[in-house]
Amino acid sequence: MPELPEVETVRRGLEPVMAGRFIEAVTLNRPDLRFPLPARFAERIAGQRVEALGRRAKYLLADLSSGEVLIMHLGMSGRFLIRDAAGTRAPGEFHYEAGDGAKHDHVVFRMEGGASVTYNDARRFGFMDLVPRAELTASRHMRDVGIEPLGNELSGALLARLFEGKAAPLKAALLDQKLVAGLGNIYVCEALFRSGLSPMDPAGTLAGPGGRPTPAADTLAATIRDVLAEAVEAGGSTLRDFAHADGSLGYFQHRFRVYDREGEPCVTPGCTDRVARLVQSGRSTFHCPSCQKPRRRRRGAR
DNA sequence: AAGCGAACCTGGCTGC
DNA sequence: TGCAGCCAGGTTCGCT
Repeated sequence: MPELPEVETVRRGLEPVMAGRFIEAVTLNRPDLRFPLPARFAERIAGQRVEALGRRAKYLLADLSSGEVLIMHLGMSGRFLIRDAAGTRAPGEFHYEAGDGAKHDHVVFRMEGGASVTYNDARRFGFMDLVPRAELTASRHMRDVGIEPLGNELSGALLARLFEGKAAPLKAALLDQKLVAGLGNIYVCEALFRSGLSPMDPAGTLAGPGGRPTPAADTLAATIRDVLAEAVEAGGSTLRDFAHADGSLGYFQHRFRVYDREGEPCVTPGCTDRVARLVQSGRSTFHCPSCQKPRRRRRGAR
């Protein structure tokens, strides 16, 4: 499911149910997700109040009154089900239809007042951890996380600096969470398409003479922001008219321009090419070969 | 050291 | 209908 916009959508869905409320009980249906849950996981959470529910990159961060932070990562298939005190969903709230997926309900938080929040994750690539608030930024999960792409620091200049000297293709560099944190396969494809940049261009080509950003670097920084901001907005929309959602909440319905459109016509006005798929680092890359032509390397530059 | 492929685990879809 | 094969939004590990 989750790249940054989906995680932010989930955060907004959970916030009204969790933030400011006490967690009365925690039920674990198995001892591990991707990793073993930390020692005494349920006991350390039960009875604590959620002071705030935040997000960093693709991580959800619940600040607990105990002084610990509950770190949650959704992996590929993690999702949450919210039930009100009567056991049914509250109107407009975040849920999926309970049913055959229930065997993957791994963690249940029973909230003050009787509502519950269930973490379901079929592939179990997600995980949860508890760390003291003061140690969060130095924790193994947060330590190497790169810049927040919706924050103020993302710019062409910063991208050029982060990517300078890198031979890895733009696609791989943008997926590297240590550089820019929060992009995944979908939004990297979308941002590169909107920028007109080939996913195969060496990342280092965003840096011009003296390491200054090329125009392409500025364009890419801007499109990353645009793509993510639009997706967050679309997720929010889906959340608001949730009555029609089909259970894949967090997978907001979204029209991608290239992602998963192999063989379909390029959406660029006047372009007669079709979307192509290639594999980079074992992942599918969707792009328009005409609109995203590889750029020539600067001969002898630097 | 950087960069790439495989691995982790399960389900859904396609094609024979 | 069954089954094999391939694919999936993420991260981490190990080999070159």
